[in-house]
Amino acid sequence: MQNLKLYNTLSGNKEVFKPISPGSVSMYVCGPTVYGEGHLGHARPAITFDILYRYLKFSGYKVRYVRNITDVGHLLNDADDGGDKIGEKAKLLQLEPMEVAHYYTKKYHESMYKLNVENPSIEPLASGHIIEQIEMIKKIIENGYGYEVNGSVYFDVVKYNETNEYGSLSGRKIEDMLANTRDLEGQSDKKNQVDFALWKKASPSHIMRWPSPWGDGFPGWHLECSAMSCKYLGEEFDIHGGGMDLVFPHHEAEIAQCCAANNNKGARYWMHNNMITIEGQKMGKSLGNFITLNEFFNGSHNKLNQAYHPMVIRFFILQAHYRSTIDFSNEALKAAEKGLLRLLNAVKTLNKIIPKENSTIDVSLFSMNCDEAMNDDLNTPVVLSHLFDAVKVINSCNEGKHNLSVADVGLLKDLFNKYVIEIFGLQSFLNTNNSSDVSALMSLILDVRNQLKKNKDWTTADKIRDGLNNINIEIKDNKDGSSWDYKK
RNA sequence: GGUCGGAUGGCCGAGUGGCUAGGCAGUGGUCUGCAAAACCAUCUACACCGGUUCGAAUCCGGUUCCGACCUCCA
Repeated sequence: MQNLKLYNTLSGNKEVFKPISPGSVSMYVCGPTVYGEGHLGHARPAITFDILYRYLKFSGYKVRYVRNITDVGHLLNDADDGGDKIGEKAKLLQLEPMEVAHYYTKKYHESMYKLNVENPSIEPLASGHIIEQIEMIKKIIENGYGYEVNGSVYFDVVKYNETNEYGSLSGRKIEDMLANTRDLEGQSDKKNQVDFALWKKASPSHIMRWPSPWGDGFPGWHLECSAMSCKYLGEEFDIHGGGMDLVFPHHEAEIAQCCAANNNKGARYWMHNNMITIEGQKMGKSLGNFITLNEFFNGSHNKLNQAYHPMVIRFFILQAHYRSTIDFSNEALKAAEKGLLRLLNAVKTLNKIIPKENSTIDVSLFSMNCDEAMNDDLNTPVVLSHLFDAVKVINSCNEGKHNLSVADVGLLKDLFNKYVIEIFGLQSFLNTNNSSDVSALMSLILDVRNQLKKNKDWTTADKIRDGLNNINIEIKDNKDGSSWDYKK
């Protein structure tokens, strides 16, 4: 575990991971803004950092994992029109903003549960930390990096940059950003185009609002993460994660806020997962080309040929390295489904293998290879490739082409338990024939059918097989008899 | 326009200066009354042009194309 290397956006390199306090890890990941259905893009960071969370825990670390819910409406755009996402949606549906936020939070949780994403240790709501955010703004103002204009408070990026490096995370230079002026939309109160809001005055029509020393308003777009990470993980913590699209300005602003308030950068390791693309373009809420998770689960989107089990989505995401884009297609998803079935079937097969005196094949390297890949910046696709190599071994043993000793069967069981179940969280979704009534019934049916087969009554035997097939039960005729299982 | 990243076989996706991940599909087998499933084996590759090197898909330079961020976004 000392060998775990993680890519740090801050340095642009893979770095050996060393937690601030040995044995425990503090980790913050940007969660969703709950104003719409969760989509595939939400699944990616959730699963990526779920893998990291599980891996760290499996490696013996005590992990405090904080993943926020953004239930405070951020502004739709930079113009001072007071519109926010949750508020707009609430108006549209004639609901309280909190009804909207709560509804989508619930939906998000349901999807995460289906994807077997573990709950974080703390899942703070932005709306529940308005006080902390106000306190942080006060500190920033006290330290001279915030200024108030007309009931709004802005972060003075230019001043901050005099003593700090604004842009160190995203590799931007403030001069370029200042030179790159965009059209001023309406009258802005900001001193400089690069400044960002810490507190926004609420226009009369703005429904999500809280009192503050600067009047009624709502916190700025980047503040909640700084305030909540600081509250639960301290001024300095180990890992901060999120999607790559958040690097700028969101995370850049977070760093600036933390430095301005606490003189501390916050996280040591910044990790960013890449985007999911659809037909080569980013899948995103704002682009309107997203497929919701529920649409995947029930196959209802017109781009989908079929429904995909949540575990297939999970596996699909793990098949690519988290820093690569991953392109959605039915073909790729279908391939993932098949691959996952192969992997999970091998887990089943492994339990049926009868150990022999000696092994005729070397299985000692699998575990080390998987660990190595995992330690190399969570290279899950390579881990999977090693697991599939092991699948080959398992299957050939099952076919009697190789033998495995008791100890080696144990090694493989440990390996699959560790990676497939514990760390990758790939639950078997193969239906198990565990109902004793059904089992008894089925063994009777198979018995009768075998008799028919002996009598060469193929018509009736096939009728039984086809009939069962229609109710999702599959008969498999092997040389040593027949077995059955629910279809996938 | 600025900043950054990418271009791998039919598809998806790893990777590395020499020993050609893996999955899916295809092909050939095994099994079977037939079928399905399953299993085994196996073919296609590194955008283009130069350079460095004994050797480059991997390093360097250039070209083309694509994407991301620069406005909320996972």
